[in-house]
Amino acid sequence: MDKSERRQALLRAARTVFSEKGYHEAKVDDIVALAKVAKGTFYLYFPDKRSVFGELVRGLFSRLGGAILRVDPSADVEAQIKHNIRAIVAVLLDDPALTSILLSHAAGLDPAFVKELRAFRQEVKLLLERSLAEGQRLGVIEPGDTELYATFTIGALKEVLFENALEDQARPRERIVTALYDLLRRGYLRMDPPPGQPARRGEGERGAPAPEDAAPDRAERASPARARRARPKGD
Amino acid sequence: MDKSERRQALLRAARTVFSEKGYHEAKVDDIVALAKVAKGTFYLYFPDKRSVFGELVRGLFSRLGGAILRVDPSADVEAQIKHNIRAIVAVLLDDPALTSILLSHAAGLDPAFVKELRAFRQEVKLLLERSLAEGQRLGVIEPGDTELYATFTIGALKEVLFENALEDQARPRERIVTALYDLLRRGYLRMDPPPGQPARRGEGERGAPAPEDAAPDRAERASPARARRARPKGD
Amino acid sequence: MDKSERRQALLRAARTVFSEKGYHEAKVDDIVALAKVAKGTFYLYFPDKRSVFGELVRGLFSRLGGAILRVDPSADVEAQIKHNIRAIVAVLLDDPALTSILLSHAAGLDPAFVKELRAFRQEVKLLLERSLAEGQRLGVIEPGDTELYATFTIGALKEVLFENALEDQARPRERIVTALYDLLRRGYLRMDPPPGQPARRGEGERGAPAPEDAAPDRAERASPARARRARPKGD
Amino acid sequence: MDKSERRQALLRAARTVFSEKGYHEAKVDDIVALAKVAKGTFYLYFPDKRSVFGELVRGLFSRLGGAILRVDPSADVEAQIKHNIRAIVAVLLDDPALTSILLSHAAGLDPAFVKELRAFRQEVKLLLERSLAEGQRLGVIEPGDTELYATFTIGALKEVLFENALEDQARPRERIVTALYDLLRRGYLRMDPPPGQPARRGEGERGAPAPEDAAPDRAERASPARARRARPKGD
DNA sequence: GATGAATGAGCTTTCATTCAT
DNA sequence: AATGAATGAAAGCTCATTCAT
Repeated sequence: MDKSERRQALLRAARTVFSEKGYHEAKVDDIVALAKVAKGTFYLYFPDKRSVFGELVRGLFSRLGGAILRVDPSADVEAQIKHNIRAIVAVLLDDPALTSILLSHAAGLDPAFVKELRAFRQEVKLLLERSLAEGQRLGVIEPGDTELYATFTIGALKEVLFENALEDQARPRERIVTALYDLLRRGYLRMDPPPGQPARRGEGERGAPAPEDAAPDRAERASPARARRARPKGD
Repeated sequence: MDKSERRQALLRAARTVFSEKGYHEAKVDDIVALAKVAKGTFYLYFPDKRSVFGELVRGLFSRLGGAILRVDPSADVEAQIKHNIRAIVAVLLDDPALTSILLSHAAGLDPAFVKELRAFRQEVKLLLERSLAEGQRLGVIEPGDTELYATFTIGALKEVLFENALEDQARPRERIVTALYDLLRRGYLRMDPPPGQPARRGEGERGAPAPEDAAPDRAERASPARARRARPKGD
Repeated sequence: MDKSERRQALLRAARTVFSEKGYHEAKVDDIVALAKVAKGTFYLYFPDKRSVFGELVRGLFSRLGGAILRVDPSADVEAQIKHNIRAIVAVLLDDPALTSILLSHAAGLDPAFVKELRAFRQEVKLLLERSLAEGQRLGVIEPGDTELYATFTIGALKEVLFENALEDQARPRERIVTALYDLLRRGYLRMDPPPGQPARRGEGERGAPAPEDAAPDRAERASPARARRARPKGD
Repeated sequence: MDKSERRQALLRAARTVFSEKGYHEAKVDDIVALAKVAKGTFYLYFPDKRSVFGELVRGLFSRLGGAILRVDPSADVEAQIKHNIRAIVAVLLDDPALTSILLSHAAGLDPAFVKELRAFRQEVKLLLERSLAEGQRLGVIEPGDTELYATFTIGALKEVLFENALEDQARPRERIVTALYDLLRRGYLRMDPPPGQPARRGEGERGAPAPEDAAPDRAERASPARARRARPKGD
């Protein structure tokens, strides 16, 4: 096994262990055990535990950066946007292990690394923000706070990917792409027609709102605590 | 100082320390130092470190649960939805410290606790999902995958709150509420009229779409590295 | 056992272990084992291994500083000088363990500590140097390079103490004091009378130099290697 | 490069590294890096790290042994003694690096090696002691404890060489030789004439002893701390 | 109840040495 | 002979938890 292979083996092992246990619970011993090398070997390839983690994250970052294409407004915008969503989804879903680390386990590290993570987040956001702003100039994006739009979009994406990384059964990717696109395209609330948009009400399948089957306890507390009690506790 | 006061003092101290350092860097020593009690005392009130954290999180949860009202479709739905968004935002922004731990630092804990966190997430999501499904029956929610809608919404909310917790300058809450509402209400993409909706193009403030001034480098790679260089923010 | 007692116990244990093994071979495990406390306890009393060592050395230093009296030339100088030699000898011989560490094992430590050690050496030397210079003014010290005299004196003292620390059988202290005093007082070479001093030759016990019993191989190599071969190797 | 050349290169590299870092901080990696050979090669020429160090020390020893000439009492004794002092000084000052390791860094080694070092010291001392005893028979050495004289002499020499190795500016060798010779020849204390020796007082350059200008604080503690404050040398 | 000294398992990292190539 | 990747024992230090006072 040559040097680079061994490095890859360690990287793979680290990815697995990190994603299973999170950064802090992942011990160097676990990694080397999985990679079937001696402990010292680990330190031949990486200066310390933190740096393997960093390398994994940076790899994911660059794959993301490589996947996203700048939208060309002269061409089919919808297709391009969907492509981007699809690409991001693909990168992250292809590495659910790392994704879940990235999204949830990346804390408590040393400030330098946290700074790096934050910088990446800001970068991605800025990229999206600028695209949205350009889209506004081109009239394909609703006027409004592009920064918030960017944040929302990223959050929605992160959440769905995080869920997928966490759960065993994966959602069909295309459904994620479509649903997210739809959200961005037209939202989902349809209480009444937005100005300039005809009412969608009464368009067919849905009946009038039926006040009478509304919960009698309007303004009822939706208690998570209660819900929790209902679920079987064991496990 | 009576029992409950001391307990509160410890909880407060823990919250502060956790939020400043994250779960792993927060030492029991830090907490008792801030609460000005002896180390042993800590274990008189809490079985272990994890459990204080758990209690703090559960407190936040129940405040969230208490803040959310079930939407009554017979009344002003928009107001109610906005109210809910506003309430959630308020609870989380009132405790940015805990929020940021909750959203990002809660990794590497033992599986039991992680499970608990996940259970809570699912609960919240289920609540939202059911509301959306009910909304669909009532015709106020677009047909579609309510689970994905719920996920997206939660993600968007989390992200914006997380950002706020992280950054020093807070965004005006009402703007968050409005922008999120708008997203849910109509999305932000307006490439072309959705079926049944008139085109919003050329409706006023936005200039004509200029397909011909599209970037020549269509499908250009959007390099995060490049973006980094572009940002002036020294850090 | 109260705090200060435990601290003393650790200090004592450390002194023993350091002197038996030298700084590097002395393991914290050895120290705590000897002191019969848990490893963590060590770190309750000292921030790290280096600092115990530092404390031991500093203690010795201050005992030395406290023992040396400034010589008053108007009183019995010989007695005072002998007193000082005696005092230094006493301090160091009372702690042979530490003395041997101090004189031989104090290397390879971090630069800060090495600097401290060196500063102490210079201090002691400066003190002696100044005394010698004052002595020269008063006519009780031979003219000459006081710095070198100071160095020689310190070296002679160190060596004899080091030897004593190393070997099991101790030399009688008073003999050390007297012999060193004699060295400083009149040297030991008596080849021919120094100018202004009558010859000591022919004063009685010693006969004329007998050139014929000189080694025929003048300029013979005094080979340590040969001598080494002669000694039994085992142990 | 043939075997012996490579061996020499390793020895040279080791000497440099040892003297720069001391035994413990000198890593085999440093040595092979400096010698530009692979790590495994080191072990082709030396069984272990300690043995290179031992070889260096032994080399110094044999150079010392080779430099010292047995004193022939029928010839010019002063010249011969000065020659020996000069030779020792020369050998050690020519290799200040190794000298300083030898004198201060040689701690924490394994017992076997420490024993070897000690044996060498004893050998050298024995050699000197015998010379002194012979000198006493010949009437050129003051009667007295030759073992102590030997120890003092070695100590004085070591100290001055050690200082020279440590400090950047070297003392002129001839001054060291002369001053040490003078010490051995007549000491430096001249409080009052030794029996059989006329007073050296008032013989010239020095003023009369002024007992009345003695410090009023006789027997004042000579505080190192105070001395420290007095020294201007910032560090 | 309150204290805080004591505990010790467990962690990351180092580096002299080995050995397959 | 030469290489340098691999090894793994061992070290210093941390900190959640315990328990005698």
